[in-house]
Parts: sequence; structure tokens; C-alpha cells
Amino acid sequence: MTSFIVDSRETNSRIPVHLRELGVEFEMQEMAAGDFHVGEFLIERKSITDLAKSILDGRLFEQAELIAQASERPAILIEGNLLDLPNDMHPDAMPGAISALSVFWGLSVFSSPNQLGTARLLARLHHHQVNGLGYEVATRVLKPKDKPDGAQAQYLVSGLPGVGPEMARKLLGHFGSARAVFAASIHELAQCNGVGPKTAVAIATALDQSPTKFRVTKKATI
Amino acid sequence: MTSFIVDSRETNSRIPVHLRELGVEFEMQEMAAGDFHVGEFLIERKSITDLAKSILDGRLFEQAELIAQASERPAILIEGNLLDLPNDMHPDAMPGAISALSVFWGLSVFSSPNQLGTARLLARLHHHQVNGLGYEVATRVLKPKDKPDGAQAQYLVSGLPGVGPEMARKLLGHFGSARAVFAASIHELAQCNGVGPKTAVAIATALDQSPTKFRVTKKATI
DNA sequence: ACTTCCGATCCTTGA
DNA sequence: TCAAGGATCGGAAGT
Repeated sequence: MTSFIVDSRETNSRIPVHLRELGVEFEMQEMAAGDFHVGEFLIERKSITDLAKSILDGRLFEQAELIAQASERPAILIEGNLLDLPNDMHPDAMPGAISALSVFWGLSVFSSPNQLGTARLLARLHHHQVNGLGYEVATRVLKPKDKPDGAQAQYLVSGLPGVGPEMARKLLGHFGSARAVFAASIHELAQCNGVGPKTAVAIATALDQSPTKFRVTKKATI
Repeated sequence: MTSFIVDSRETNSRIPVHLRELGVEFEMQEMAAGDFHVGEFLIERKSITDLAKSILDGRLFEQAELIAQASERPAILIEGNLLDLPNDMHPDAMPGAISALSVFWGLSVFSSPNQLGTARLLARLHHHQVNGLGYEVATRVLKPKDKPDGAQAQYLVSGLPGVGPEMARKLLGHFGSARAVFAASIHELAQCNGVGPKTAVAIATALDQSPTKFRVTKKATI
């Protein structure tokens, strides 16, 4: 699950070098299918020209089959500019291949501009699977700095469902402080001008919601 | 499902035109989340610059969450050259975003060079899902769309000064509900792990401050 | 998204 | 037992 294996043939590329520069630890092995084994991903790396070649000679889908059967999370990583195609290639060929890989073989289709980009992506994929995000996604950006007036309270109250800056102002005027707003019952809330029964209920619900489960770090599998 | 729905906002782009030129039939609708609904895929289209912007202002997560919860097969389609990034952006940011979208939100990450490429890819995705390969492909089971319970409360509480997502989580765990957090005294707040005297005072101050409209005296500063 | 920086909190030590 | 010091965590801001 936390493994990072690089196929020995990748010594031809600068990927292993870049990975080391990025401080990633990995093993090199002869791999039966794919080029990188990063956590649950099994990834086949293809430069855009190699990909074009594989499409034309029909070998692409064999390889797709291989990695699709070898992993729960098969992926292809297309490296290079998507416009660098052989002139004689049909313009639908590349999109068609990407679509087929995704629809029929369930592959994730990553893309990177160059070998360094590839290394960075691999490193991040690994890091994310090992450490998660390392932090929680920032909720509530743009917090006001400590202003002496009620801006702080207004911002706080405007976090309630259905409450924007204007409604927050009304609520604060009616109740006197943020603490009082948050202590109010549904009925009391509804007394405030601008607050109807629906909003009142929504507010009370949010306030009384119990923290049975929390997302610490989001974990999803495909 | 063989539907092909395009969000009405896409009229700004040339995608619908290209699609018609490619002989694809589709409907245009106002979509709640995403830009294209192609078979089982729900796809959000982002130009590389828009994507960069969304990363910087943190808006990307919300959108990812939206389409991830609205579909079994959520996807993002990155349009443009992956090297066209704001040069003030950290080089690890874009790969990190792609990785996170894939690992944590289970999104497929497509890529296309331009609007025509996007249209071609969409067309092929549709065609493949309609006409298939003669057999059904086992579509992978996607994410446990665990709607985080208490997210609303966490958002609300993280509006307090010195309180981010993590502290909010701790506070809610300690007090049981947002209402209880907002009712707590300085001393009670300080009981919570991670909350010291400074933070406790800051929180209480924010809660009890009243709009200064009526206050004559000013806060003394050193 | 990532990184850097800073302040607050918590933990350990040693008197 | 408590105070001072240093390690750690989390938040805020900038790229």
C-alpha cells in the first residue's frame, strides 16, 4: 500500500534521478506490467510519441489490458504536449484512445508536461497515499483580522446557513452579540426581522448538530 | 445511460459548436454541478489558467466535492498546455492538485490541448458508452460518498479567531455541538485540548463584542 | 495546491 | 510542585 516501485527499464529516463532529487524513496525492480507501482496505482508511462506509436500499431490496448488486470487502480500517464502528434494521425485517434482507456479499461489518464512533471506527480501520488493531505482542507478563508468593531462577530454569524453579511448585521442588532445569537431558540430567531421559520430551523439545526463523525483526512477509493 | 447534456453556460465557449460539427447530438440544460454529463461521466471542464486560479483561491475543493457527490464517475477535464502556469505558483502545486483530485476525491483527470480537443474527447466518450465494445465493462465502484456529518458546524466554528479546521474539530468534540461551544466561558474553553488562555480569551471576546454603533468608548491600545 | 513563518500550546526537565 | 525551556502543533499568509 505504501510501496513505490519503479521498473528497471526506467533507468533510461531521468525519472529516477528526478525522484531522488525530490527526496522520494523507491525500489527498482523488473515489473511485469506498467512502469510505476505507487500505492494502489499501477501506472504506465507513455511519452506522447510513444503513445501515438502504440495507437497506430494497435499494441496500446494489450498493454492496457495487462495493467488493468494487474491492479485495482490502473493508470496511464501521458507525458508531453498533446499537440505534438504525427501529422498523419487522425485527429480523433488520440481522444479516442484516451476515451477507450477510460471507458473500457477503467484507467485513470494522467498527464504531465515532461519528465520532471512526471516525477513530481508520482511523488505527490505517493505522498498523498502515505500521509494523506497532512492538513485539513481550509474551510472559511478570508477571515477578518481583529477589527475593533463588530466585524469579527458579523463574520462569525454569517457562517450560519442562509445568513450573509446583511442578515448577520440584523441578527447582531437584534440579539446584541454573537453569543446571544447562538443561544437563541428557533422561536426567538424567528422574531428577528428578516428571519423566517425556514431559516430559523436551518440555523438551529446547524447549531445543534452533533459531531458524530468528522472528516479528518478524506479517504476515497475508486 | 446514454445521455449527453451540456451546461448552458458552455455557450460562452465553442464547445457546443464543435460538438455539432462532429455530428454529436446533445441537450443543453442548466446543470447544478459540472459542465458535461456524458453517459455515466460528470465532467467539469477547466482551462489550465482557471484551474490554477481555483487552486490558489481554494475554490477547487468545493467544486470537486460537488461533482464527486453528484456522480458515480466524476471527472475533471484540464484544457490547455500544462506548462502555461502562473510563474508565481509553486511547481508542486499543480501535480499536487491533480493527485489530490484523483486520490481523495476519486476524480478521473482528463486532459486536452484545446476546445476542439475537448469536443473530440467528449464525443468519443459518448460514442464509446453508447456503442460500447459489445460487452459491458465492469465499472469500478466509486468512493464512499460519506457526507461528513457536522461539516456545517465545523465550518461555523472555524470562523472563530485562531480557530481553523483542526481546532474546530477539537472544540466540537469537546463540547458536543456548536451551540455548546458558543455558550462556553473562557475557563471552559481553556479546558479543551489545544485551547490555551490566549485563544480562549480571543474566542470569548469575539463572541461577546457588540456592534460598536452604539458604543462611545474606544478600546485602549498600547 | 504547496511552502514558509510565527505564535500558542503542550511536555519535559530540574531546581 | 512549579517555572523555564524547548519541541510540537495549528493557523495565517504568501507563491
